Amino acid sequence: MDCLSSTDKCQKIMELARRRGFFWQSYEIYGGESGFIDYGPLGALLKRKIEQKWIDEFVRKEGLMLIDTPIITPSIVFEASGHTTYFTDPVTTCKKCGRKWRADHLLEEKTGESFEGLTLEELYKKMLENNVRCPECGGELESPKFFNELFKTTIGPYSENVGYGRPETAQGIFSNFKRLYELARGKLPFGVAQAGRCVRNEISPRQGPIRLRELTIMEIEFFFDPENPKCEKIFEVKNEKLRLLPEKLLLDGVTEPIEVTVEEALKNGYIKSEWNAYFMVKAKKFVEMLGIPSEKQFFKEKLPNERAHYSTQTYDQLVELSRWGTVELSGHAWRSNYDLKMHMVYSGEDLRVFVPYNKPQKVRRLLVEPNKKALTKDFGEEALRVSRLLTLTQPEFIRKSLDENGFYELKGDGKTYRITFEHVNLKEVEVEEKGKRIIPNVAEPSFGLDRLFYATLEYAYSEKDGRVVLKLPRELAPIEVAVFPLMTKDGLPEKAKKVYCMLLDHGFMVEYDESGSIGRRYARMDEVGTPIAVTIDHQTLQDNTVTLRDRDTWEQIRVKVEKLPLTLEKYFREKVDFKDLAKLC
RNA sequence: GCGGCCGUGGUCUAGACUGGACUAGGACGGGGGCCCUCCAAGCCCCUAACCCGGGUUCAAAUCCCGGCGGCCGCACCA
Repeated sequence: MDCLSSTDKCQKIMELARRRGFFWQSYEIYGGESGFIDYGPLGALLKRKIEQKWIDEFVRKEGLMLIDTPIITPSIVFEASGHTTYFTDPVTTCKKCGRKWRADHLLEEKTGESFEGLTLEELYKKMLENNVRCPECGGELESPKFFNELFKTTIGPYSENVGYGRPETAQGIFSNFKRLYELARGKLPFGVAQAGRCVRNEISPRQGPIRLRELTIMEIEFFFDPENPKCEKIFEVKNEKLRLLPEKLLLDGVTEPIEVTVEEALKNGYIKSEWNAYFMVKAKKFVEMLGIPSEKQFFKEKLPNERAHYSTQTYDQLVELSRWGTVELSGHAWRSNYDLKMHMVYSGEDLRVFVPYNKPQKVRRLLVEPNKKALTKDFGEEALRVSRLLTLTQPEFIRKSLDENGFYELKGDGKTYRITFEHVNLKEVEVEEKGKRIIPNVAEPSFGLDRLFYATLEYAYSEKDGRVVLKLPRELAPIEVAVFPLMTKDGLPEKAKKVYCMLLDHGFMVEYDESGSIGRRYARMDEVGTPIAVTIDHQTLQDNTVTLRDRDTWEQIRVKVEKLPLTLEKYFREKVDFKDLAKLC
């Protein structure tokens, strides 16, 4: 099976996906639209099962809250989150044929280096240096411009009411923080999960199911106190091994991941947040449950210029795929308090959390009081936001900068405001505090469901005796059990249908098939990953036993019909090995 | 720096260079039947396609242009 060449394998999977109804390109009858795929009957089931597995592992077992918020989002939300400013990619246009391309991707193809995070000028300079041309017609390229990848729309009949399709589900969580914090009964830490459709107007998606314009993201925002960032469950995973490629080593030119325990990774500062480390272990195990062995995965830290605008540290979980090389399946960002802070600035809501002291403390505090008049004079409509932003900034920083430079550069939603002495009154006061108000920090594990789906298929794909066997993990199989009468006579179909109905009643996903030869029916089920086939033969009519046939070994055992639901229950829910099932019967 | 290739039933493809007998062939799949069977057996019947639009021509799957979609190589870099 490993002798398959990489394109071969991918082609075979894509073909299987179309032929058996896992997925295909959308809008085929109109020539297709790149960046969109349809999930077919089996694909839709498999996708849901992967999502369900994720909910089971993260929401149920980790005690997170699952929510579901809209795709369409009013523009102010993404102004606050910074996406209207930062969710952009450099696009360059061919002077000859007019085609548009991701400038950094063209450079990357050309040089093999990564060019994320360069300025437009730097990019253009590099493009000229490397003589990057239009891949389609060889024409000269214009200097790149930033293209915002948010899908824009209007809400209702008023064209000025702009909305965007969300590029991540996270903002639906952040904008609900207050209510969710209430539902968490006012205690940190707590986590919120969401799985849903997102849209990103990619400039030129060319990697099939890997780079989509409409995708499903499953993400968690885990809120914790930055002054008490300990993960209380870290001891459970401290000896777990992670394959890591941290920034420190990347900068030294290391290209192979190292294997370290979680404890070491934290001690060496490879991973800065315990909560992120904890979820990285969970992510490794989750991906393993999809059939992708841990030695095929590793986590690579994003360099500062590659990171998203909100991130303090990000690791990508990568996996090796046959055609597309190493591909990100999940990202693990430490989002600091960026999002909540910006939503405070834009909404005016207090999204801080009150953490009481054991007893009240008298403290001297430096206070920064915004001077409304001066702010309005200099910042007009933005004055209110500037003033909110000011009160959320460490007063000491402001004073230090004012003292040293005469001004302070207040950074917010992609803009920088120059604050001078006249904008603020600095006061030192003695106050009695009963507790502190903090903006929680956020650990964000974020998974791309479509990529997980593809990777699952690829790692399940195998061939045996010239036919395809899809070795999906049993709990992911879209069809769990197939029921076949050995022949279509002597009452075998009737008996088989009874067994089929009984299994349906017990909640299994079952398929009945009586067409063609028995071997052909087994083969069909192997190809779509059905783990168990139940066959009704002449012996069934005598002693009420059926055969169970294992997808991976093609071995068979006989089981009493009455014991069938229980046996399958053991197999699917309790993960009893096929060969041990016989002993139970 | 440069170039190239491809799009035909559900899937894989023949046909294209050299336009006409193509009513578009095959294999696999799928449906029905025979057979009555534990790993894609065999036989019969059926099913279903030239990516879209325009042009050239008496005639276009075939040539030209445009669109949509898919893909690759050399060189360079490491």
